[in-house]
Amino acid sequence: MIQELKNSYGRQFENALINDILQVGTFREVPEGYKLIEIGDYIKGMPLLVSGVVKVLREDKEGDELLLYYLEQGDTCSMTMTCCIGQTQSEIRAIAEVDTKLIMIPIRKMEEWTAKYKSWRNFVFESYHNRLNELLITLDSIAFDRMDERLVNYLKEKSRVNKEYIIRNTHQEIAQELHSSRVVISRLLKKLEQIDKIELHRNYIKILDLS
Amino acid sequence: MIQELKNSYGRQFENALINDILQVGTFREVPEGYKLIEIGDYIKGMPLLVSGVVKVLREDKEGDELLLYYLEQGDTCSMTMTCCIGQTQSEIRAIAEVDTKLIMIPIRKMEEWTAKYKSWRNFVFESYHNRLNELLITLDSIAFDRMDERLVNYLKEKSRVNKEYIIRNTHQEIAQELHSSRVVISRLLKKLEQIDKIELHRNYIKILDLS
DNA sequence: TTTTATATGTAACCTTTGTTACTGATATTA
DNA sequence: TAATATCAGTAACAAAGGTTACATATAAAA
Repeated sequence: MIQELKNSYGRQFENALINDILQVGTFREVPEGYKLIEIGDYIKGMPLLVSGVVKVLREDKEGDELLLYYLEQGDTCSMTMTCCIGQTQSEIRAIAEVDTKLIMIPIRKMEEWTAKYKSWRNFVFESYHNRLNELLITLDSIAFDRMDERLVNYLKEKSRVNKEYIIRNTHQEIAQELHSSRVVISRLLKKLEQIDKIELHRNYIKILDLS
Repeated sequence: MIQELKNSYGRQFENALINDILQVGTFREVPEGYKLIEIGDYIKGMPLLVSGVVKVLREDKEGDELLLYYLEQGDTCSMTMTCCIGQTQSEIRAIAEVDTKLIMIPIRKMEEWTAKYKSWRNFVFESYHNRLNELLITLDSIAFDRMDERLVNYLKEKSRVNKEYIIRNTHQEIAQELHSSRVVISRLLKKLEQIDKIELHRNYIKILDLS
């Protein structure tokens, strides 16, 4: 765990804080698809992402989903932080997009370290900053863009976090994360294929050039 | 300023912090319509709302707006906080919805107080929490609701923050804040009038029963 | 190989939202 | 009062996105 922690957070955290984290943090390794947080959960700890990707989802009244953003190495879940403070329930669902390693910090330490460590304060504020901005970008996309643009952005972003040009999802799964319908997504994907931006296959999509 | 500060923040801030605020804070009174923050601005201070309402807006590429949420007494602008940290530019526009009183805190104090005062830490975290949640609610509305529902929510919320059952806006102005078009809003408002939920007049709308 | 389940393609149609164009109503100013 | 600007109502149409229904393709299982 020491090595993982130092790799991801060694530069920003002071040594005393690293030691504290090693004392109280618990290391977890979860497989792709593992549900880390469910809507309504009371949060027991704060996750520090060491490797992998976690997708954060929102749900509507009917139970349909919407992808908010991805958490990557060095990120933490700000939603979780805010929930810790007030002991409120989670507003989001968090699912490992790929096999993921993380360190869980007990809630009580958060407040303590915020007073004690400048580097922790900076980390917490930066996390909030990043998350608010990602949420704004998502909101922009939903409020201002048409579905074809949103789809292209989705494919780009998914390709980026997974570090490959193959999107291993069905049209149905993509439709769910964009809060649309399968037929609409199939229709738009077909158009993207016709202008040679992607190649469609069963169960996966090959990205050719989405610039 | 002492009285205003104690009224709005006396319960949550310890006395030493209240004194610090009085030392370095500057009191401002701005009229309805006053632009407090513009997109791209570098933030010089953090606002503590003492009375009044501030609306926070986002803009698309074409320059059209979208209302994100309102700030009220006891609120601060989390967007501002995050901008302070990284010395980045503002992502949003903030305009006084009514005559508003606020206390501006210099950026440099933020970091200092976060280490020094527990009540300040709680306030900052709570603010982030509230803002993230408001942003989520806005996002829900845009992603999941149809325009008629969004319009009803808009009227309700506007009536709530302004503490009256008269909405003093033209259809054009409402359309802009909802990122829609005047004709669409007029059409939906007319439907609301037909089912006796509102009464339409030139330049204002009377809310009858939006439950 | 045959069967079965799942994924994709596509047409036809509907609803919501946005656009254009014009009318009449109301307020403001000359 | 007359002229002008602004606001609201509405029809007709267009576009985007969602729905239903069904055909076909492909992979996995029997």
